[in-house]
Amino acid sequence: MPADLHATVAGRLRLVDQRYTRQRRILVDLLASASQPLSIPDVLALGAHLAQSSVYRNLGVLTQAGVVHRVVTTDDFARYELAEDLTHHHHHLICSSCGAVADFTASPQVERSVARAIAEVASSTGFAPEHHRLDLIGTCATCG
Amino acid sequence: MPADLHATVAGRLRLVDQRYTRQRRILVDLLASASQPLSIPDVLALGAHLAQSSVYRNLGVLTQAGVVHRVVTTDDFARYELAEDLTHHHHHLICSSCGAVADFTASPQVERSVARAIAEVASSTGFAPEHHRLDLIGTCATCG
DNA sequence: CTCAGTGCAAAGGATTTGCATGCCG
DNA sequence: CGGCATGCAAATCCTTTGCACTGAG
Repeated sequence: MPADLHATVAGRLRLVDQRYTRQRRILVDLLASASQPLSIPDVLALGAHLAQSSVYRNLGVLTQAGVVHRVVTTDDFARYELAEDLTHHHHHLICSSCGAVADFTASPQVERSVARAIAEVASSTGFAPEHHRLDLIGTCATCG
Repeated sequence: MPADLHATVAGRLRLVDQRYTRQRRILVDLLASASQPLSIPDVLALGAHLAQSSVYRNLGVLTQAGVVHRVVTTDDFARYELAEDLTHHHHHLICSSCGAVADFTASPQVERSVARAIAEVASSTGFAPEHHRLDLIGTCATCG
């Protein structure tokens, strides 16, 4: 993670007229140090003594600011991770059994060919792509 | 859709000890004739006079039987489509504004290179992939 | 001082479940 | 006929919201 992560985050929050408060800083730190997207229960269990509603609210604010990305898996919990442009482009291994998520990166060839496909679709439909998700659904080592 | 769609579905239901009832048949027909994944409100609005809870239950049964696939988008509604092996492999354009989903197919090169990437990941981690999803998130023609 | 941020508790809403009835197999 | 599927209504549970309080600027 970049050393100026907090500065970048602060800047993006300013763009949407939001402050970079202590709790939001904590959330960013938590997500930055996590090796996988975190659910709200995860965040609460990490023991920073945060109110559940505030976590929801602040992750919402951070999402709107483009700092955080909401990841939907197969279970009932939404998960959150830092936006890719604050970390690096990656994809997810989603366990269909327990809903856990792990990160992985694809080879440059894959990314290139995906990028090409996206360009094709964009030009042939009225759809304006913002980003893509290439996720593998399967069984994780633990559940397998 | 194949002429023996219902026979295939019936077979898969039998495998999990479930009957192919009238309502389940209706649901399969609805999904087969839809050009996009349907949410429960969509299904109910299609006017087959089905009870909401039964639709949830039956789509759950069909999902477990591997007949139907649950698609998660950006809004609060889950959507359902026939499993890919009953139709054809495809991907989704998901509108981040309204949550609507449209289908698209990628070129063979893209699929090949994705398949290669999947094989790599599978061998280098303990993850057993079942399928993948390559979705584009963006703004649809209507919302744009 | 002011106003956004916070925490608590209550509300919201998609989804699930209990139970009595009806119908398929 | 028996048991699963169905429908209705009530319960669940993740998430959102109302409101009063606190703290930063």
